[in-house]
Amino acid sequence: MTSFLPRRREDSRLREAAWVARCVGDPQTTPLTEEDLTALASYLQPLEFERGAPVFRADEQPTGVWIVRSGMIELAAGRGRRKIVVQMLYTGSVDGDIELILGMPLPYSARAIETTRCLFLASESFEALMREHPTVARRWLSSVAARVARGQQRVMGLLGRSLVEQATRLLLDDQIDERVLLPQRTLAAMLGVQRPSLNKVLKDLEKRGLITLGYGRIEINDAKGLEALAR
Amino acid sequence: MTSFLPRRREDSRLREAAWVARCVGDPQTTPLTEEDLTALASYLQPLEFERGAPVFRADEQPTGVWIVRSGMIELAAGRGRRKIVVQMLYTGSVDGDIELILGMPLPYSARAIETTRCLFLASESFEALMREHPTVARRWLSSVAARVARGQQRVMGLLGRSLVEQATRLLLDDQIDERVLLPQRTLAAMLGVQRPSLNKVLKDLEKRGLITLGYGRIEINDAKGLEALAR
DNA sequence: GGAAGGATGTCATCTCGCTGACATTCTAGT
DNA sequence: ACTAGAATGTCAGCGAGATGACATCCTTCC
Repeated sequence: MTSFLPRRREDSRLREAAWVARCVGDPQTTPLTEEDLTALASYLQPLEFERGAPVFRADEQPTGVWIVRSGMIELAAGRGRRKIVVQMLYTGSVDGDIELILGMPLPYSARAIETTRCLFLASESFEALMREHPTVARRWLSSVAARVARGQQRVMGLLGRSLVEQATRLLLDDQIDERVLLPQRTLAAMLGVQRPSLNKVLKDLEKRGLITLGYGRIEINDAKGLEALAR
Repeated sequence: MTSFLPRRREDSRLREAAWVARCVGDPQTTPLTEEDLTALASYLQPLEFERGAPVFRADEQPTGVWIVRSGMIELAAGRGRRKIVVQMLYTGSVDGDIELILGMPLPYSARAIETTRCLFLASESFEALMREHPTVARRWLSSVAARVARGQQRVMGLLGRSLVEQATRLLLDDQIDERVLLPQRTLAAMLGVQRPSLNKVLKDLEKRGLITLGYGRIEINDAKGLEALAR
């Protein structure tokens, strides 16, 4: 967990802040002022996590907000066979703010599954930002709203669906550039299903030419074909 | 869909506004000013829905925000056997704001399953409120955050769990005063399972003395016993 | 009071996904 | 290059839910 931003210039911090602003909420509805950006920039703190390193543990109070700059973080609850992957964080994902706002402990653990760079907003910084910069708070609202919508989408994609439907939906939702760079074990945990069950489905999809399976990676060959299976 | 508030006094509107304020977000962290409340009061519009009446339809753009004053609303997607109940709205629930904020169509239909009174915030009113009253927007943020947390909780309660675990968790979560006033058909749709499957589980719970089944109602006799089964 | 529409209770059959186990293949790190 | 650890591929047996069907019971509304 070390600093990766050379503090050579204010400039670089501002660029990071502008990037965060693009990740949080919609620029259209609520543009941020120059002053909002500099405030955000002054609070942001770069962090780096090695592959496998824990970002935070379940049941702790969050110490701030994490924004993923690059890499991947796994949010998981439960142990061993009953482990569930609540969500994966990719570049641009934000986490920790919900629990901070609600004053509740984190309901899951987070660990980097590859080298991951984050921007970190300490809890006092986040609270100050929300208190003193209403437009930032307003903008944050749309970011959180998007997460509610995504959660509902997730529930609808899970309930009453066969494993084939669930799996294809998952591949389409978590694909980045036609690729899913996760082991089948993790994908199974995202659906709350056993690995052999998922493997059988994936093998079948591969036989139909829709995807190609690799070691810790899946290539999507026919997104439209998958879409048809996902309903 | 008619007005139920006699417009005898500003007073009554203010009371409604204060009530809404209690429903949305945490009074501790962000107290509202007198002026915020009067603005909210001036925008609120009472509506009444008869049992069975549609509140809105899926794929439409929301016309505003609904806040349930009394009664019950079912949010559902899909038809016939594949119908899924995304969520139930009870007294104090808020809906429509997420989609309004994101400018997206409603992903589910809503219908009153008993006579239901709502307070309605037309979209222009909601947007004006968010724009001109930062403390209200800040407060709304915590309300939306709570819904993210609830959604995550829901996903964790569904993934990789047996039907017994899912059902007991559902009963505990949707109980009001030790009662669940919903037909088994609806409860099954909330879990995405078939009614006979759920009935078998419920009958078993009844045999163990944990609950009592009625016509369109379930009484919880032993909440602690259920909690133990839900993990 | 009676009829219609819901809701519950139950069952036999079938399917899908779980379970545990084991072999094989790939990758990272020494 | 080699080794340990991790990931994939596969299988037989088992069990939980799905399915479709039907009888009965409760409410609501004429």
